[in-house]
Amino acid sequence: MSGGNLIDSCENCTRQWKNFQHLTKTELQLINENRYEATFKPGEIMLKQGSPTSNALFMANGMAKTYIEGINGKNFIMSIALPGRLIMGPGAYVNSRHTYSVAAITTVQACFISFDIFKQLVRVNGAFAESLIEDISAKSLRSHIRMVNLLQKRMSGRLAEVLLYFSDEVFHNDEYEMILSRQELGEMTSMAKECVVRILKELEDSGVIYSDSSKIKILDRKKLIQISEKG
Amino acid sequence: MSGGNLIDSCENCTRQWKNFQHLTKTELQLINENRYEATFKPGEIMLKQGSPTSNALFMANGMAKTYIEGINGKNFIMSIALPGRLIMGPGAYVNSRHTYSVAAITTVQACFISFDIFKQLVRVNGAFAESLIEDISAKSLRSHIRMVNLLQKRMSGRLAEVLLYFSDEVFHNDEYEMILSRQELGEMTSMAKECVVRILKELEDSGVIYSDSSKIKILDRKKLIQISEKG
DNA sequence: TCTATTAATTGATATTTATCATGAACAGGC
DNA sequence: GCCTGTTCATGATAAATATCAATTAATAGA
Repeated sequence: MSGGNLIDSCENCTRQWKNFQHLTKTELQLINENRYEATFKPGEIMLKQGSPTSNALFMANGMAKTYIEGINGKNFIMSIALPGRLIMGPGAYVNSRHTYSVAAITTVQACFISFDIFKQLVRVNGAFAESLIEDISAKSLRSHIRMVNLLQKRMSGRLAEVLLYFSDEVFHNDEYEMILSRQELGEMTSMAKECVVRILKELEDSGVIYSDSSKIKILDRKKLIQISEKG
Repeated sequence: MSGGNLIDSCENCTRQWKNFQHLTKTELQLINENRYEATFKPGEIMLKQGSPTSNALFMANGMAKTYIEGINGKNFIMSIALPGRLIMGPGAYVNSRHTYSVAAITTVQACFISFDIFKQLVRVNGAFAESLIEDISAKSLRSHIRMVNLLQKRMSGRLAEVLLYFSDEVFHNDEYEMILSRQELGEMTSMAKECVVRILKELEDSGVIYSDSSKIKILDRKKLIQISEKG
């Protein structure tokens, strides 16, 4: 993490959070004047679960994992944070503590914005407030779907679902770098790392995907969806 | 479900959603003039997953279960809806479809309020919007905690956690009617009904709780908490 | 009150998943 | 390039959980 602003302004930022479009010029300037840019190296923790929610975080570049630190040091990876997205857990409006941790996977460029200022804008700008509610709701809806996936499917279904998530939501491509380790894939699907290895192999043996330790290619999308849905 | 209003007005309602305190008298009147009261018998479905989110629902009396209808007709019970609470899933602000179903457990009295009107008030009243965000955030935080509980604990831990939930959040008492069937307890803890029976018996045999088919009494709270936390 | 239906319970067994142990492949530091 | 620590991979085994089958208990109607 290093200081100094590389991004010119929020107004001209190509990775601007889309909800900022509801702010007036003055309001956006207020944001811009109170932002702090930071660059994180792969592996570095960007937000720590339990720490005070003094700032909201906006992804400008790179990828990060958002994860809950659970019982006995076991993590649960919720999602991959991408450029243009707001990172703000529910704790911000409940107990002023970060609900989850965020760690950089690649090099990440991000902006911190004082939560007091953010909250103030929510209060005075109805359209902005509504768009925030939409953002929060979308995350919540995702997490509901995720919950059912994780609770009601067997391992192959859970893993298939995550492989499709990377293809559809993260890389928009049937072929992609697997940026998570087997261990981490396990933390995302609630299974042991050995089981991740075995099921990837099964999927490869049955011709549904190609997989080596760092790359995934979806060969038979229809079948992968079927495995994901069947459970 | 029957028509006719039994509750005098929102203003005087003892089960008023606490966030209504942020509305002006006029705004609250608008709500009051556009509400539709309904009484549900035990077992009746109050909201159906997938149906349009034309209304927000407020619990006035009784208890209901909120649950997601998952894969192969398997349900996942998320929580018990109580008097004074707003029932509005994330779908309301995402895809205009109810994210989950709600069914009455006891006789339930509830008010439907047009979502258009509700949304309008959120837009014009910043404090009300903020309080809604707080409400949504609290639900979301709960669901994050729940997720970790369900994913990282073994059966006894998950069941212990739910027994404590009923004691702490629903009945505020160490002794209570178990209003859910064994099947439903399973749907809440992600386990088979037979396993629910067995673990309840284990907990009873070790003197942690008293349990018969319709009643639960927590005898050794400390130990129950320990089981819940240990996983 | 009696009967039909549903829920609760129990034991036996099968399935799923995790853990342990071990070796191979790989990456970074010097 | 070589050492060293980490991740990946694989088989064997153990643990956790679900399913199946069969009874018993509870409950709602007729």
